[in-house]
Amino acid sequence: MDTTLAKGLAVLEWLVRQQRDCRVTDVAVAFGLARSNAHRTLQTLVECGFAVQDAASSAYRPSLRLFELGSLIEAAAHIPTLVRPHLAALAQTTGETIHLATLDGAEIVYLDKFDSPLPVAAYSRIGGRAPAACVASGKALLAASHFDTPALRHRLGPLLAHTPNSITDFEVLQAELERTRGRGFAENHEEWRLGVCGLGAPVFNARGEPVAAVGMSVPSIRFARARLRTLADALLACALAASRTLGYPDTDRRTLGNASPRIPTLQRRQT
Amino acid sequence: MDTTLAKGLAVLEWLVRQQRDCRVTDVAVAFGLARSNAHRTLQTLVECGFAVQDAASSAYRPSLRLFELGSLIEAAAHIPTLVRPHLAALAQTTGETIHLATLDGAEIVYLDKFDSPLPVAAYSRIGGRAPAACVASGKALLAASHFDTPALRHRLGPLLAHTPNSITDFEVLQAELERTRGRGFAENHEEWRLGVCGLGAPVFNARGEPVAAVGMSVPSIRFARARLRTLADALLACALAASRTLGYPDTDRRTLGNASPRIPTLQRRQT
DNA sequence: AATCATGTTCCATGTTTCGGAACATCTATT
DNA sequence: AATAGATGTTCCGAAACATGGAACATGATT
Repeated sequence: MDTTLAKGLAVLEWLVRQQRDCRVTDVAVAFGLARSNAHRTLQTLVECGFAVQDAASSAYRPSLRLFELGSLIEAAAHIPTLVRPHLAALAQTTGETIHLATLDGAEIVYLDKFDSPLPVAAYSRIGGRAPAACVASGKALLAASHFDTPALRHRLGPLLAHTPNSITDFEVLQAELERTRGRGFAENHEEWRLGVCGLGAPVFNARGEPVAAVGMSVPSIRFARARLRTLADALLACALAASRTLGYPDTDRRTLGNASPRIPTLQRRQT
Repeated sequence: MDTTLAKGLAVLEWLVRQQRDCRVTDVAVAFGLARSNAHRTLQTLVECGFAVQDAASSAYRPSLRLFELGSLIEAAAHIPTLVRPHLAALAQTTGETIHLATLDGAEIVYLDKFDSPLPVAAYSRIGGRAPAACVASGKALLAASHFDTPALRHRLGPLLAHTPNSITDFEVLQAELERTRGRGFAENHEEWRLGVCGLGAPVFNARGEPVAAVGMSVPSIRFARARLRTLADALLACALAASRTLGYPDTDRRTLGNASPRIPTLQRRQT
């Protein structure tokens, strides 16, 4: 393990998360490094273009290079651009908060978002994360990925309760994923944040791999059973339209069939 | 300079730009490293969460961590979310391609974009770059930043010609920036891409600092002088509305006055 | 079955990083 | 204005760490 590289990456990430200009001493204290060491590390980040130093205060902040590279990550770059119009349409017709998410280990990462004009208790931001097992878009992705039992167990690790409604039993979660596959979309009943429910449906690419999920966050008050069916239909239509934009074969069947996965090897792929 | 850190950052960036899974040997060849060295570097990136290794092929690809960090960069994260509705409105009313950009050294970086429904020769993507002196949004930012002559010269370096229309003389550029400050918006007459013109206007934050620019890319064919005034007015209205969203004081004056800058120290700040 | 290409591990070598100290520069306080 | 304290930057000997070759493991190709 290249400790110098690890240290530099840690400093860079810390710098980003500080959300303010940081000085040599700040870094030295935060990481228990000698000032000279912190100084050289920061200078290297500057020389490599990952940070800039303010001429006046000599303080450091991350450059836009990280944003630039982050935009180049395929999954994060191309998919949102293509899917965005569909999200906008769904946000328009439902009036609810819509987001696009992808799976990263045991978590989902929000790639794009349309806020509801109505007040929402839900808090999510582009680039933000949530436990996949606790939110609808995460469950949709887990279901569509057809992980086998040991792979799923290893990926998720222990199931932590974030609200009283969170699923903490692995078998219960598996049954829930099975039900999700059956109906084509996932539900979340205040399992991540109290007062916030949600629906989620997977988006497939041209190879039939689930690459993202469309999610809808709805305050419990507006999540009546009568309305659920309407919202779910709109969501499924959106997810299917998005999948077709990505080259997914045009069929009349549900986006999430209970047939065998199109790409069996998908189970082994890491995200 | 921490060479190990520089090497790791270079490998990480290279990995992102490859847009495909890369193997140890690929990296070793590309950087002239020993296979063992490339292997250890990649393993470190994996351990730090910046890359993932495909279990089946043992190939490496960047993780979403970079996207996550990129999203946290303040300028790139909060501003687009707040400004997007205004961009959408402008795209709607004009039917042209609208983008949001910010200054990064001698270049601008595209933070957000709305594509025109009409065919456009312009090519830009979120996270992409263009020379600030050759595009309207860049000139708007340079003008609004009130750099003094040596600072501007140092920032831009030699002015390269990307088309026959590009400004390559520093004094000519300064005069152009002065004219930009006078009328409140910048113009681009095929100075970056032939066939593509543009308009740009700065967006200010609550402290009166120019933090971004709204740009409009218009094919030369649709860039008639009669229409220019209409487009510019819509652009200025959009930029002002966006600035107010960011807390810019509400005034009737032009967003780009010829008065002294609100924040004189701004001239020394680097982006 | 044999050969080649590639991923991974191991280790002696020497290059590079480390951190203390000295110096420079800026800020705050009297 | 002078002084003390804090912080940024440079320098250098000591020691830790990265380096690349070699060996081994694994999988693909002929």
